[in-house]
Amino acid sequence: MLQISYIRENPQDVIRRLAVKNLDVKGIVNQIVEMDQQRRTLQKQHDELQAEINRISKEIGILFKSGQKAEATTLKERSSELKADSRSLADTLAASEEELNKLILQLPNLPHHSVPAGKNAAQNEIVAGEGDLPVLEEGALPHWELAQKYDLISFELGSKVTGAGFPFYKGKGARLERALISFFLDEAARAGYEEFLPPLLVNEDSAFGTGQLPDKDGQMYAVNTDNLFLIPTAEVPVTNLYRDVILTHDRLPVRNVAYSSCFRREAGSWGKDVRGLNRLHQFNKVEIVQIAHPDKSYESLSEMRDHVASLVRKLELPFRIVRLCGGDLSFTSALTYDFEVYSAAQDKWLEVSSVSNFETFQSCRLKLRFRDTDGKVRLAHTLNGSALALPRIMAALLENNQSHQGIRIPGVLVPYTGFNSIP
RNA sequence: GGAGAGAUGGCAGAGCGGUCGAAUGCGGCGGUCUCGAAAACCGUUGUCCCGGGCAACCGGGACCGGGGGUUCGAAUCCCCCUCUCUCCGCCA
Repeated sequence: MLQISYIRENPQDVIRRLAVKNLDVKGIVNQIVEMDQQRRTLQKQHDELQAEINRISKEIGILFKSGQKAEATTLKERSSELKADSRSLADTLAASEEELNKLILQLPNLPHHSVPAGKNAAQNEIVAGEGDLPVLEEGALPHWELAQKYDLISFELGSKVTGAGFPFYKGKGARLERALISFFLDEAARAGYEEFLPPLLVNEDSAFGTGQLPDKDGQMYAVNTDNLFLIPTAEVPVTNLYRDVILTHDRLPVRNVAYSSCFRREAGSWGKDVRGLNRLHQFNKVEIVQIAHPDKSYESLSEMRDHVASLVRKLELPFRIVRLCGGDLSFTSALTYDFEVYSAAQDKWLEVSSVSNFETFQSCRLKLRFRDTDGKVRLAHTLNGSALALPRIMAALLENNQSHQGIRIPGVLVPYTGFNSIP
């Protein structure tokens, strides 16, 4: 969430920058500024009343000690009256705060200055690209057919046992999946990330902290009896490690990595382009998270971008990096780079990573702060990125490396798979 | 699942219902001493909100796991919840 102090002091900036996301927030911003003023007035009144009550209470204590019972009783009555006023004021204040909060939560993050205006993915900006597009032999197959032909993945068994979007990986398919996870984790460790293996279920506070709640609960699987949610990404448990934490400045940037299964209901997005591994309800992902000093967070973002690029490069997959335009940027992000990998048989660019700087948007909710060199406590910046999401990488690997001899495994993975091709 | 104990500042650990935001120790920071360091000694040391000030800071409010309640007044009393520990049972 945006900081109220920022909205209060820079309402025009908020309006202008959210226009890059095609949002007209003039009305809501004005309302927020007004309600904030009202809230502060109420708070002031309440504090003053409370101060008076505190003063009287102390006095009563002194009077009792010196045996002046009559005076004490008079003051007691006075205090009781004030207490009633104070309670009703406190109720109004709480209501006012709640309403204000609801409004603030409706505002998405402000896009970074470099974010291009635009309505949708068509206006995204391709900022880099690498690798030659493979030329496939005659009769090349899409990955879902390769998966069947080489008995690597069974979508049918997944449907039988669970439902659509929950595949079984089998034999060399399972081994390749595991190899990719290990490879990604090892690469992250080499780059200085500390590994975590997080819980796959989180509580409400955590889901709120990273922004899944209050609005996006429809995208998560919920375990209602225990009020827990299956994580849509390891970002949720890992970032929430630092909820309500004040870090010392010398710990920044924090670099964490976590592998986890991810669970997404994908409500409303089920349609075309979802064949095979393109879109799943459960999938594996290795996620990198950084917590950075506000002055250094864009250095962190570049570092993460370079890390992800190196992974795709080592896997010998052609890729491009896209800077999301305002309209395509997520609610919480200030700047996002998407990585797309070319999947040859489908002739499609598949999104395999999304690297974002959230600046203080998450940390404001999380109360994730650090003590700066001057001793001041301030909000840290949070960043995360997929490094990488497995299914589409698997799809591109299978499709791009197929030949009549079978499927070739990229060299970097061979130590992990124990085989260099799937014949 | 059953029985009991507990949750206090960065950590450890006190705290008769009334000058308690909280003793004390450790740690941290600043200083004295020293060529320097250690030791010793002195001082300082939480977060959030509101108001004032360019700022250092000053004044007020809130916070002793979370939420309610009793009371003029709650860290202290009562209720609910969460978590931790010990014992028993069950279990990968």
